[in-house]
Amino acid sequence: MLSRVVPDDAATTLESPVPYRLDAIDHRILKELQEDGRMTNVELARRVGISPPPCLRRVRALEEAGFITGYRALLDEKRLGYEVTAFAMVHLSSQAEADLVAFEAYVRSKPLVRECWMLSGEIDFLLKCVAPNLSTFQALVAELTSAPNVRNVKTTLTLRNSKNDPIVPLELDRLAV
Amino acid sequence: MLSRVVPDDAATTLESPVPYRLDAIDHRILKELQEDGRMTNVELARRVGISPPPCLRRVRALEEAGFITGYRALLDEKRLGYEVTAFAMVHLSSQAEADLVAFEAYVRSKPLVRECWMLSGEIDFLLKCVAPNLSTFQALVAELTSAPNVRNVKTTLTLRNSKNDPIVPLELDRLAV
DNA sequence: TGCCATCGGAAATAATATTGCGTATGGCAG
DNA sequence: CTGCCATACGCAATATTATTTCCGATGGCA
Repeated sequence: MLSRVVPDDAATTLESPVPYRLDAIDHRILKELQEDGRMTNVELARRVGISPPPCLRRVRALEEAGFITGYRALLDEKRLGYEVTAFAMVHLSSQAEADLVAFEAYVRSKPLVRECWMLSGEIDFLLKCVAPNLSTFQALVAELTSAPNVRNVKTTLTLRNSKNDPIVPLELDRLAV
Repeated sequence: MLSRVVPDDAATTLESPVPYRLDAIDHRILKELQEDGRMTNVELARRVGISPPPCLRRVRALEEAGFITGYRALLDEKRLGYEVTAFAMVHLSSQAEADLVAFEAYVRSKPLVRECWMLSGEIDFLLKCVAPNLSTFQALVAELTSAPNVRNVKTTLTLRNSKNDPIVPLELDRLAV
């Protein structure tokens, strides 16, 4: 069968200049699949108020158009032995594009670095990291610190998580900030 | 049919003290479902090397045991009109537990705040926010700044994203930091 | 008014999910 | 050493879903 991981084709890569108007049903589909990505098409169709065939066509179209980029099971990190979540703020010595790209590639090769954002202002990169324990996290930071072009790494441990769900607000946009 | 969103029952809430040993097949199941949460059970079974029925039983068990906390379709935020991703660092005036809890509740009510982490050290909270544009983000920051108990909010825009996938490393843990 | 593109739905078929049940395996007590 | 039991697998049957095909309704537009 076809994998449900949407291929990273030209359309998605080029930021999809393809015009595409989402109607209310599309929004509801996205909302439902965000909340339960494994919902059957029959159930999804029932919820959005159309029959399964057009519903499936819409889902496929949303995937192809790049609105849906994939489906993930969410795992409980702590349950899997990752007790530590921490942020690392990295300053580089050089911000030349080639050096930025090199650092990004380096970071992508580190499994414990879960997210990496290039920032405006003082800090160059903000990394969200996980680790089974503090000493592993320290080892990671040590590696980062000694990586090429890294001038300085500041870290902060997270004490607890108040909110964390990869859900994009839909339809509610205009209502509340 | 049964929803695939795993209920937040006692076991998960209490951090599941239930002993549970994951074998190699369980790890492979988690890995596959992390990469494609919508994979059919037949395909999953094929990949992990067992027949569909025991595979399904394992998946259900992993859900019940709290290893799998849900399934999500990942959406392309930019494609949906969220051009801005930014971090906000928040200092509170009081760190009394009741005040922390109140701030967490406040933050959970804000759809544009996608993540909220309580930190050790200087900053009290780190918030990851999205917004359709800068002025909306400014409005959010203004609200945050004037929220009860908030002393100070510093923000940083993200310029680009180098890595961002809610995937927990599995099995590779011992190999590389 | 008539053509055409778009989109939904019914029906048929192909795949999957799910259940029930029998069997193999390994730990363990007798 | 043997038999019991718990555990986990897989086959086979059934219930649900996914997917395709095709037809009809709707609305823009020449």
